[in-house]
Amino acid sequence: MVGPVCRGILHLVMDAERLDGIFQRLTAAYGRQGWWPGDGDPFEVIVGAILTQRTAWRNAEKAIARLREVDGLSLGAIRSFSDVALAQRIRPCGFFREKAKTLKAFVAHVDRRDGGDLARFLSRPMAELRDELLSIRGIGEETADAILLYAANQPSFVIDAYTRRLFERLGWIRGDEESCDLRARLMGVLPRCPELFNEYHALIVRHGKERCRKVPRCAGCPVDDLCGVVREVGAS
DNA sequence: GTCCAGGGCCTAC
DNA sequence: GTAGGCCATGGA
Repeated sequence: MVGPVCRGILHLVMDAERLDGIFQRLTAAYGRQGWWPGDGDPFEVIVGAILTQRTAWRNAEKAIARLREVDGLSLGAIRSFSDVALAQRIRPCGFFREKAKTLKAFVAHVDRRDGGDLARFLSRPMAELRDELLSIRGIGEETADAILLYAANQPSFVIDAYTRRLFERLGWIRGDEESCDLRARLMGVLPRCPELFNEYHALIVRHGKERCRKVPRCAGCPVDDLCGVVREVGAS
């Protein structure tokens, strides 16, 4: 539940200028991240988005490499694996039984909706595609938004634990807001540009990994001097 | 041994 | 509606 005070802070401080300021600071500190899509194919991006759920990317990469070893990075390959064989293939990423089910469910959904034509499936308007993705068991808001942004190249801002933590440290949010509210606010303020959302989210993750694992603040980080300042303004 | 990583689902209350 | 439990490996 989002309280009136929190909504007020969100509305007060999360403007385009402040968001751009954070983006510039993170870019200056960490450089261009250049996440997906890059040269990756959309299905591989989708597999990565699912396998990295609550998992270090390093471990998701191991699971992807194990799939690649057996040409397992296609809808057809996922379709042909048994549930058990697929789960064993992706074991290094953890939660492997659940994630195997999710991969299977995704492929089954594309088969049912578009006869296995992934490009057609991903070409839907953003809101419609998001609803389609959220209807698949194992795909929640963060994974759906990551797929929209990094596989379908649509301007959907990804709200994850790092995003939440950064804005909480800045004092812009309380931390327990609904992801959809935070996403709506960001998307209402920022230019709807997939490249911007892609790089912004990548920078937030890089920042979160590099430093600032804890709320409320960490010394010497690129946005340290901004932390907590706005919360005091918003609360007064 | 403990903690955490680019979540999401289910159940009990 | 929401808090808590569960899924699980691997590295620091």
